[in-house]
Amino acid sequence: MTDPVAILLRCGVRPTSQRVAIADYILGARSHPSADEILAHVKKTCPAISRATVYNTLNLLVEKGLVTTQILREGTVVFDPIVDNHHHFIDEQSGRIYDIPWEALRVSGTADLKGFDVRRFQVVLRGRRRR
Amino acid sequence: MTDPVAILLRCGVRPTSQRVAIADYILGARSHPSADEILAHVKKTCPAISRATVYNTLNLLVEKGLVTTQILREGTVVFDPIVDNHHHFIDEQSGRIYDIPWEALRVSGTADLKGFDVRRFQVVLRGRRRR
DNA sequence: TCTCTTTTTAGACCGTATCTAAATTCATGA
DNA sequence: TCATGAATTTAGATACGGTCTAAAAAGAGA
Ligand SMILES: [Mn+2]
Ligand SMILES: [Mn+2]
Ligand SMILES: [Zn+2]
Ligand SMILES: [Zn+2]
Repeated sequence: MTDPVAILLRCGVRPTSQRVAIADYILGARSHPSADEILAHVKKTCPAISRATVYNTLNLLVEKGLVTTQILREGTVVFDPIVDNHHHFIDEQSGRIYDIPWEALRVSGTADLKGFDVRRFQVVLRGRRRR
Repeated sequence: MTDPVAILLRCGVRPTSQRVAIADYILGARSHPSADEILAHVKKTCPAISRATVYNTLNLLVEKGLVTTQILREGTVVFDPIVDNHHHFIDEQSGRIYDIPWEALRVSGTADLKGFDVRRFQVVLRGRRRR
């Protein structure tokens, strides 16, 4: 089920045209966009939309567990439709953020840290994307 | 050699009173402070110091390789006197950031990622600090 | 259709970070 | 010692991300 209207309804969120436009974009996005990037994109199909609605809706989608926020860029949060554990690679040249599947890396030792109750973790990698 | 004046001189940076106060604080800090937290602290001994000087000096220290910036908190960069590879644990309750030694964890698979030239990485862990 | 609730909106507001231009400090050498 | 110019500091302006407010608009239910 990938229809944004159905997804919103299933979460008990009224599928207004603004929310549908935002959900339609972010739920399929692979680019880890910021709120302002989402606003710019959604304005193409919904020109009167306001910044407040974009922030309100994104925060609502986070609350409903449909997207996550990630702290990977300086100065702004980015939104991620992948809610399950995964890692991130940041291209230092372009700033683009790529998803790395959870199974692609193995991390050991997190359970042995004395004094730290680790609930979740991710590896943040930086370098250069090879074409 | 842990004298901030000597450290600044060795890097070719004129050790003004403002810079010494900032370097003295951040080079020994274990708390991953933001620029404004550093400003607040340094104002105690250097009350006339300006925000611009704190930012200028911190950026200079980063340029000289004496401290690093880390993107771990929403809305602000934090500064870290540990310039070598290490990991970070974030207490979700308090927001405090703890250093995890590089040797405490083992990460495998980073060299096998097709299409990604990994130059460096760190594990970002979240959970609850056990006293 | 009427009414009440939910949603959207513009713009104010706040925090972080940078920039600008003037003032100050400092090194240097006459 | 003093004059000069370069480096540094400063207050305040500017820019941008994000939240809040209060009023307008839209929608659901009677
Ligand atoms: Mn803005
Ligand atoms: Mn900002
Ligand atoms: Zn992701
Ligand atoms: Zn650290």
